[in-house]
Amino acid sequence: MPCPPWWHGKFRDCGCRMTIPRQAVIDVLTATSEHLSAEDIYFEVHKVYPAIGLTTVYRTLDLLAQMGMVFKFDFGDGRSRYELVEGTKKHHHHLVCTNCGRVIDYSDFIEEEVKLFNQVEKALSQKHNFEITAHQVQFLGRCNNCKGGNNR
Amino acid sequence: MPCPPWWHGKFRDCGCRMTIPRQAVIDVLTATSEHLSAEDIYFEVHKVYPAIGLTTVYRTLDLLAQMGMVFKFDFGDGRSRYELVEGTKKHHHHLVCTNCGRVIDYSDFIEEEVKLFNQVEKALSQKHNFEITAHQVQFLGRCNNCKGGNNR
DNA sequence: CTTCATGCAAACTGTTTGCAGAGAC
DNA sequence: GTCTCTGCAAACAGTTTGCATGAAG
Repeated sequence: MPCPPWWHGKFRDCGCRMTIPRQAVIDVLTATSEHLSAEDIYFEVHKVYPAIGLTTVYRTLDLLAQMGMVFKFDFGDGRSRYELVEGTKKHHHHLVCTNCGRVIDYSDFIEEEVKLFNQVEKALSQKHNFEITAHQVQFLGRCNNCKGGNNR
Repeated sequence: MPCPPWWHGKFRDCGCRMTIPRQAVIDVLTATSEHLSAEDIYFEVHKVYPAIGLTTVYRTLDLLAQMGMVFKFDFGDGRSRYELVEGTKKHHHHLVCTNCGRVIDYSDFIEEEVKLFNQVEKALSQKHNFEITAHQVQFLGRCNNCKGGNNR
């Protein structure tokens, strides 16, 4: 599944070129429903194009984030995670286990949450003269495996 | 302003000792309304107790986070920020400028947000058998200084 | 044929760890 | 006196940067 042609235009619009490495990264992001780290993505890309380096993956992810095409998350384990904005999964928020690092996506209540956020966004952007482009919500705690005592 | 005596008990309850370095870190966190990094805290602590090392600051912050006494945030600039849970500031969420890294606290709408989150927390913790201890909300975008074009 | 993108290696930076000595209780 | 905490130096891991080569348009 090659990445859709409209990406080509997206890149051109910001003076960037469409290249094999960039396509490869987009393909990997499109194909997954996980929260991949840069290294995860590098690993996948590497299977198909062994010549592509980790540095390029980082640069591509950075570019995509700048373009607003990917979200960059931090779940507290010391590495960033990336997720396509217009991915296959519907909009969701995260439950993060602070003990084992497991991340669960949830979409329940998303409508209520987003509805409230739209109001809040509008008010805050006026009050602080701030241009809001995204929000991040995560609940922290302990997953079913980690609830029973065993610390760290 | 020395740190309140009840901290002593908090530490004892988890088999930990109250020490000068720990007091110093708590004092700094208590005295500020900023989102300090480990290095910021080290710097402040160092003014009063030059012998205390950065390592100890990290270890203390980690301990306090484990104890649930401080929040640990990541605003995307590659360093963690720490904030007392029971600080002088009322509960708030964050607006983060993705261009310059500025962070604005807001408390407007907090009540509505928290009210909704309480419902969501209850439902999610049942559904996923997850023990939720905290939530993090941040709006991302561009602050008034960064809105006008000038990228990065 | 100009300009942007890439790969490699090396540098950086925030954070963690091992260990012997010091301190809390 | 025991057991935890501390400081130092060194290790670590993820990410970024400099630079010469290669590819896109």
